Amino acid sequence: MGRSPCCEKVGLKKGSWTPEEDQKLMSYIEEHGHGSWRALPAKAGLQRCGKSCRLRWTNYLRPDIKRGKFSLQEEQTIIQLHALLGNRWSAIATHLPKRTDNEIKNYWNTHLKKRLTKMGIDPVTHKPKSYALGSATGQSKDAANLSHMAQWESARLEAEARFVREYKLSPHPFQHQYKQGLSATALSITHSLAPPKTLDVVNAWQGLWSSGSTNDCAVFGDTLFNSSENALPAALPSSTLGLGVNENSMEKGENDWKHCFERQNKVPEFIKDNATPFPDMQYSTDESTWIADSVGNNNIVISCATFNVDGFSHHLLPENSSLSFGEDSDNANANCTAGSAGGGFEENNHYWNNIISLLDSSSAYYSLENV
DNA sequence: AAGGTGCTCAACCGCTGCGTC
DNA sequence: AGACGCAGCGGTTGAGCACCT
Repeated sequence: MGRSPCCEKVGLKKGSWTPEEDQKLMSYIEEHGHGSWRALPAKAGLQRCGKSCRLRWTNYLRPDIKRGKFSLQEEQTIIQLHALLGNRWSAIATHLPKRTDNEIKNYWNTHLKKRLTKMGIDPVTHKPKSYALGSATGQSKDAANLSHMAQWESARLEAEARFVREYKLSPHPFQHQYKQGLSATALSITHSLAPPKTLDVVNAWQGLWSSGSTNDCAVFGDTLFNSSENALPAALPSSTLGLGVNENSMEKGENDWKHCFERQNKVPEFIKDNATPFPDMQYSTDESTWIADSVGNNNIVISCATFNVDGFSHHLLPENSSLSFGEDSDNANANCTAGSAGGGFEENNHYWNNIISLLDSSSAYYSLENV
């Protein structure tokens, strides 16, 4: 390889930074920005390599860094995200404003990993140790769920990255999507600049139903990729993934969505048995079924269900409403009083897979309250 | 007080991905 | 297409500190 010539090459200084060096670096960046890190040390009068300067700045000197003890909420966020993302510290750091990936990595290695181990939870798989030993009873719903969610989050991160690239290339990156039939709502959301997201599946579901918006799966995406602060369009990843209603794609692949289920081998358990996709779900008393309304028409309608997460009961659907999934948009719309999602499978591969994953799993988040 | 041990975290190292030529 | 330069990432190290014996 030998592709990263650095301070080791020419006797540049290593080790701890002196206050004078910090001051030089800060002054230079405040005045000029960092520009090329490689060129910076010479310009700033530092006997360091660019890499060292970048690290010192990003991990220590940057003014927007929050130092000090991690809050309980931050700890929980790290654990949940680690379950989703593994050791992708920079991805995790994007969900924790003002914390650096290095800091989070250190905190994980020195505190959280040990704590989970003490609790009998494998810090790698996030499963109880006994599960990790591998009994064959299909017990690892949580692991499967986390894996599904990880796929979702990965897709989201990919979409975000794609967006950032597109955004850099064009001042109007969504124009072509609009022409292809992106819904007006999705479009308006994609145009509204908003903060990076945290994954919140439960709130996403509830947000969709409480929005009162009909036939607008962009709302789902918007809520799912919940915003906090900074600057990325809230619904962009969702629309990139195909959550926006796209009429062209609706017309494609008559059996796409059915095939998707078949591919996932989910149809038998989920639809035929009329079983709950959420292990802890309680059926509501009035319409206590998941209704699979004509898979043959490439639609499924789900009505009236609640499920438990962390001891709280969540209503998946409001009363007298139902959820339709399907690419037969007319039928879906007719059946749907709360929301629906349209789009062909080929375009919406991630979307359908993730919906299926969602339906097939419960929330596996756990809290630190018992630690 | 001195030596040993464990912990923390800033910094380093090696590698990868991406853009450019 | 491949070589190269660069920035960024994740794993690892080691100096400094606190605590224990």
